[in-house]
Amino acid sequence: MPGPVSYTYEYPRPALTVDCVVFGLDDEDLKVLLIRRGVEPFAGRWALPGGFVRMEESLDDAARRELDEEAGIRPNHLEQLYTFGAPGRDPRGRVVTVAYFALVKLSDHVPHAATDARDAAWFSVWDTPKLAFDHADVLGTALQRLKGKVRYQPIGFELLPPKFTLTQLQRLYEVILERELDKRNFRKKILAMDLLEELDEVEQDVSHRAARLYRFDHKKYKQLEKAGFNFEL
Amino acid sequence: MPGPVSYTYEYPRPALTVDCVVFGLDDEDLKVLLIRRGVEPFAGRWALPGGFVRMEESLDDAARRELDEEAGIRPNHLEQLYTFGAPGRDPRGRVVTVAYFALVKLSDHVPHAATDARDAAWFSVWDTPKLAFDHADVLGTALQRLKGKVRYQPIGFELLPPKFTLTQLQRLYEVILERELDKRNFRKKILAMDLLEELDEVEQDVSHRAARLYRFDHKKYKQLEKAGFNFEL
DNA sequence: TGACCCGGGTGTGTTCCGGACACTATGCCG
DNA sequence: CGGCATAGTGTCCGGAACACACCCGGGTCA
Repeated sequence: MPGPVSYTYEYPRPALTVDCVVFGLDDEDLKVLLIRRGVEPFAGRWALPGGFVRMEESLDDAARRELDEEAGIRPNHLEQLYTFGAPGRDPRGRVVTVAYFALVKLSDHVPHAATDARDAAWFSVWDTPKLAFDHADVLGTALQRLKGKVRYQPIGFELLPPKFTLTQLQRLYEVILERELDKRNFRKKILAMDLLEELDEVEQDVSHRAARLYRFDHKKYKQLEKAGFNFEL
Repeated sequence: MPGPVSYTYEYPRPALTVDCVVFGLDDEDLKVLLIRRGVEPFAGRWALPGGFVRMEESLDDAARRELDEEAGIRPNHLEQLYTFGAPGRDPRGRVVTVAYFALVKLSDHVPHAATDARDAAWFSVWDTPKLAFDHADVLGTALQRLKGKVRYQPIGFELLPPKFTLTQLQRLYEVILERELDKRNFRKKILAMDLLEELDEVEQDVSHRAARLYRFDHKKYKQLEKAGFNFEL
């Protein structure tokens, strides 16, 4: 909490921020968390959660702190995405932002809004309002990354509840990859990896035959990974 | 060239730099460009080329400018790698660096050294001296990225002379991926993509049967890429 | 209460692709 | 003119991808 002090340097420095693209999965739709800006510039516009990096914290810590402060979110999966630094991307002057990308289980964050003064909401990634700054670019980059990464690393599970059906899992991949997958082959492949624990439970409250529930076995994955195993599709 | 002026801000700001990992391919070995530091901290140590970002230039421009200034290099392929910002990574204070990764044809930069006052040299990536700052981490990250990327995008060609033999190309992949490939399968695959132009020339000055030369067809690749084609292995 | 509707879950045949594998061709050199 | 070093080439096999067809289980509703 610096008071009316100031900081002086021999050469000019850009301001440094972090911005987070947080994805969640609502049945059938991929969502992104946006926050409505309360102050200029772009007051009233929707934007990615983010803010200034403090001098004593790492970039990852800054991203986690901002997410917690602005939306009460503590994601399991958080990774650096890309750094955006075009002069002119912020009307206040030179601001460079390190973008992060996070995956959360929507079920954990349903009553999300208004964790602090601002309002926050989930939007379909295919249908967002006009975003502040260059945040549309950031979102596009994040989508690309997600699409590329989901096939080679088991990060999709971070978007699902702990117990899920194979159909839910398949839909997740179909939504992210934007193409349909063959049910038979999808099941064969994913089960062959032996990373899913088959539970003695079925889904509830459905008006048709209930599907079996599975759980992702993180421990087993860590083991296999060390042994040189590569997750794929 | 600011004179004795100074710049004052209400909140403290990290300094922002770029650092570049430049790869080149010497017959049989993957090389990285290093520069010997002339000033503290780490005076005398080898480090990645880089420097401070200016207020009016983009991050990419900063990377290109530093490469040109410090080593006279203008790479064809340059992409952002990762941003390193751990507090304490620079003994002078908080310095955040945006790392870039570049590929050049070594043949274009053989008489590299001493383009300005400092000395620059190519080192085998498997056998570098102790590096300044956290540059060993940066190099490691760059190697991982190169390894991952070379299989899905035809960037390897940036490391070879314009005309090359299939054996050279195969060696390139073997060096980067750190494993041997089958000659027949490799040729079958790469030729099946129809991205190589077969020339009516053979290599010169070899004491055995001369191999045919090929050229990578950038135009054709752009076309196929738009049509949804995916380069792989 | 039983027919039907809706997705869940499995089997099978065909095709396609990637990996394993070894010999002949060519040109320089001594 | 024989040896050597690298260039260049085709086939076979097994597993994965794909397409199609079928039964299952439970809820709904007439």
